[in-house]
Amino acid sequence: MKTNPKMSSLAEQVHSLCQNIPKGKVTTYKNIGEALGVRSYRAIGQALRRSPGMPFVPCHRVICSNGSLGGFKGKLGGKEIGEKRRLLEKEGVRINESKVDLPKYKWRF
DNA sequence: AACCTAATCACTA
DNA sequence: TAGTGATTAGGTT
Repeated sequence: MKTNPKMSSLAEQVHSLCQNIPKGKVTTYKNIGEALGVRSYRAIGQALRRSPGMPFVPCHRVICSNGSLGGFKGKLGGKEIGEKRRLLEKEGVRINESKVDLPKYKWRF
């Protein structure tokens, strides 16, 4: 049988991967989706938004696949997004006008 | 190049 | 059961 990578809720996998992302690197919803074998990029965001209930999930390391920050804390392009940009810059990620150097910081599994 | 639409999957109430 | 949602890709203008 095909080992269905569905051991736990998708959220659990996403959280695990998020914590697996090294500091100074970012990942995209698509990347996570492919890593988990799912094509619902939206479900990934929902998993982060519905985090287990603890800010222990660096959801700020997950961005859109086009380099945009996507969203943060459940808001798209809001004020929280500014914090996200700040956090990434602090981690060492160079951001260019609300865009991240994906080819340089995109995290590869 | 930029913008818009449609399709997709998972989770919650 | 039905609806929403941190998206993505492609086509058109």
